[in-house]
Amino acid sequence: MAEKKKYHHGDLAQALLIAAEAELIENGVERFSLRAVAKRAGVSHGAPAHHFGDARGLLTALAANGYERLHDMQIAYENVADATPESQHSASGLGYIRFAMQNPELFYIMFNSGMPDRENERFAAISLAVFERLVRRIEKITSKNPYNDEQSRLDLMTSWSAVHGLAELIISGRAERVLGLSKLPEETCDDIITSILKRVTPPQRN
Amino acid sequence: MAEKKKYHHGDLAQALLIAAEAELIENGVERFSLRAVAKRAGVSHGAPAHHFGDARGLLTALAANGYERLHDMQIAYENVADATPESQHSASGLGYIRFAMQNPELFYIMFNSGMPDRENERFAAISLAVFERLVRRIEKITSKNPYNDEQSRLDLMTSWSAVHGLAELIISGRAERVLGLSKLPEETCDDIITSILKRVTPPQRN
DNA sequence: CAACAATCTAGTCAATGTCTAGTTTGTGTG
DNA sequence: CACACAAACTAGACATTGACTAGATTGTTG
Repeated sequence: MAEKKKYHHGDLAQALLIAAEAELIENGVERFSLRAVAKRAGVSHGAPAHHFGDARGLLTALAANGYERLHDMQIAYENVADATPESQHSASGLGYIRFAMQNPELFYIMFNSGMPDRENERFAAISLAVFERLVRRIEKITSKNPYNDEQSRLDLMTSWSAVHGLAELIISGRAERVLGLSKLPEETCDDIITSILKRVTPPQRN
Repeated sequence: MAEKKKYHHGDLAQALLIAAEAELIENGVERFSLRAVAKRAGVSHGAPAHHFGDARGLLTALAANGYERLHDMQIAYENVADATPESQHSASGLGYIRFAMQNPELFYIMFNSGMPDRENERFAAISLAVFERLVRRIEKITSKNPYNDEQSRLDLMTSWSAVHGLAELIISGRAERVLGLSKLPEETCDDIITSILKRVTPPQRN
């Protein structure tokens, strides 16, 4: 932070991730450029290669970071919701959608680009964790294992599809004509989103 | 087709669209190159500009074509389904998802890329037509106008989100672990998808 | 048949991702 | 403490790309 002329940056990997996200937000994914990231971080255009290999490596790392923050966001929303499995589930979905709304570009590279390398260890681990969390929520509500029980499996897919789909429709702007969320206060938005999510929350069966 | 050396191609615009889709399928969106499209169509690298302006123009036209075929696919599935509003609605959703499964790259540029210019007249018209078709289906089932009635509006968003989200989860491969569609015969796939879609079909209210 | 516009070619340019060789710095080993 | 070695980073090069330009070819229309 203090010294700037050091040949070795100290924590260039982290600095590049921050620069990459800033570039992403400013220019969008389409105009994303590795060289611009390096320039923003104040290093030569070849520097990123040493830490991330190529552009894909950098974006995979960024996407993994995104998954971690998505995970955190879901937990944060769960923590302020009722303790019932249904409320926990819809709160988790709301966290998912809020993450998308607050980090549309990040959400974009995580899901809508062929970029992230799913073989990447860290990426695979954290994305699986997010998924397994959903599975366990469905399991709790339906009292069945989605991998074994046909109905529970369909419950899982219905919920997952709707949550992810709604996030996509909102951040792409396609939902705006119907919901007009951009003009509403945050709380009202959350209420609307939650009322949609409740429709795809499976009924408690035990 | 017969003559090849003509300076004027005759219908280069159409030929470029076909070449572009072939390139898209072979190389994916990430490695899509205008020059490769021109080369495949057998014209110079500057030729596409005259018909589509820039790369974005070509992809917008291709995406508009995609929307037309999506529209056709939905109608085709409706035509072989029961006449009840609910069956028509889930058939329409199945058509949507089948289109995505058969044209993942096209679906990708239509929805998951910032590419298509939504201001484009043809693109805006056909995408609106697809959307309005959905609105009318929901209107028929709920006997309410989704723009006026709160419940109907939520029905619309639930259904739309789930259909689009399921398409995304399937073609990105994320649903494979749960549904394993790739190993199942087409009919069984359709049954599974339909059983999910039925869960987000609003109840008839009249 | 003679403009004229549309269509297409070919050359150029800046920007980009990746590769390579070389420079600077940190670290451990004798 | 010196010295070798590896890690971190720079700088130059190269092929590829999208876009722009000037000019060549062709169809059309009055």
